[in-house]
Amino acid sequence: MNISAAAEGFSAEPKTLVESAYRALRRDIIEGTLAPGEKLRVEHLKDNYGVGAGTLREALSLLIADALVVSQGQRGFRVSPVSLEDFGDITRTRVMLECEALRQSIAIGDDAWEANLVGAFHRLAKAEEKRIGSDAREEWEERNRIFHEVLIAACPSRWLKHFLSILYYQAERYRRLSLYLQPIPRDIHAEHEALLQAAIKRDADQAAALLAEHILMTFRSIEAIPSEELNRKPAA
Amino acid sequence: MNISAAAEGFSAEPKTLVESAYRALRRDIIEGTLAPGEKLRVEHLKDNYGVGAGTLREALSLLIADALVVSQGQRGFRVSPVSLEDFGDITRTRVMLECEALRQSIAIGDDAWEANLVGAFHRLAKAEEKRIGSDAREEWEERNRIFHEVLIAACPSRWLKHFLSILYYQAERYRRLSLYLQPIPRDIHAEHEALLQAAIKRDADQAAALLAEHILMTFRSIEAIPSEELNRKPAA
DNA sequence: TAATTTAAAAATCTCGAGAAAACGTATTGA
DNA sequence: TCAATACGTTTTCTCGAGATTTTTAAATTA
Repeated sequence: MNISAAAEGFSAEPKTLVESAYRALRRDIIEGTLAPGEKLRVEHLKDNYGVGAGTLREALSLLIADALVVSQGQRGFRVSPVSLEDFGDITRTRVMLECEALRQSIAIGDDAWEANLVGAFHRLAKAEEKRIGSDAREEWEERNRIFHEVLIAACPSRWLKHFLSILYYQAERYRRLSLYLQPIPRDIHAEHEALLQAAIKRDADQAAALLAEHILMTFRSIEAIPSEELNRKPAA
Repeated sequence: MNISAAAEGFSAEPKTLVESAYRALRRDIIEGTLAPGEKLRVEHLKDNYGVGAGTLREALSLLIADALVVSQGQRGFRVSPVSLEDFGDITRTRVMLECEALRQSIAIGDDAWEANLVGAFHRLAKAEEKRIGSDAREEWEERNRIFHEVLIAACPSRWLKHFLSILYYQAERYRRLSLYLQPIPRDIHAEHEALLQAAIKRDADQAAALLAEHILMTFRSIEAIPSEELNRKPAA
């Protein structure tokens, strides 16, 4: 998640309660269980997540790094609010950074990278087959994230990848918040496949164009939803 | 610093001890008082900064967001290590993002923005005159940061500005770490002035080129320093 | 001597309780 | 009726002390 995380292998098993709470909270925010703008009362939440108040505060502090939580001095923590404007910003910034990272990745990536990419695409495709059930959905989300991650894995810029990781989770949250409104209508599988082919052909221009369209598409589909619907889960 | 900070007016007076400790620690890391890679023992530091252990841990957690501190589960906190490679990455990423932000700012900025820019440049120039003393140096650093901030202030992307804020502090740390090795030889004033003129003339291409050169110059001057010198302050 | 084991020391991580601030409600007055 | 004030409740913020884990150092053995 954060840059130290990527560096230190943070993504292994959680070793401390702080990290467990951090992950549980992050999942709940991205899934929408904790609604945008909702107040995060430490005294209540510490029981839900089975940790002490100090520990929970620390986990919440870490989530500020991911911009999933905001805090105002002496007024506690809140889930970051959402807005169409913000999602637009996230989308445009992501297009800009991710296309650049993809170009670098395509330019530098070796055979091992290609192999990883094909593997990630295959695992994603497998997850697309079994469409039913909440677990299957979680699995698809995870593999989709990894596919995007592997696409830019050969990009040498740790900072670019760090920022993109933050933006990806942000975008995932928006995607999920709007999901109960609209089932996935697009042929995402075809988009991913075209992306894979372009990457392997080392056609950076085409790959970047496909990626940009891929990312923008999600935004457009959500943008089309009437704003009243989006604000149904109130910002507390 | 973090995106909530920008949003919530975090930059006013510190309202909690956590925030005071956060700022003091951030300053000490950027200035180099706390050396790269140095272990940050909570039990020791809590006395230095006059806060409890839990409070200090929370402040350190916030610094992870800025990538000035890293943590390994069960093995405490450390000041983020430095490397020439990392500084190169920071520089290139910053060039990419800041040029884009500047273009947008120039395209959108109105008269008020221009006025702010002229004002920021003027304050910076004033600070350049009185070159002596540690306070004068601090003042110059602050005004230099604000000048760069105002340059891109009209850019509508909060995320771009958020990432740039992080990168700016990172770059400032590198600049200061190498400062005792080399006094500022370049005519930075002239660079800033040219930048200002290009911005006001709304010449986005020229402004972006000047900005890129401006940022890259600092990297080159540090890159030229033999690596033994840079590693003089060991990474613990 | 070098490697392994053991034990002491230090540091991290965690929790619960107390002070300060913010919030909500009821009361008062115009 | 509305605004302002005062009070009580809730919540945040903060600290110190105890349980695990890591680190350091010494002792033992091959």
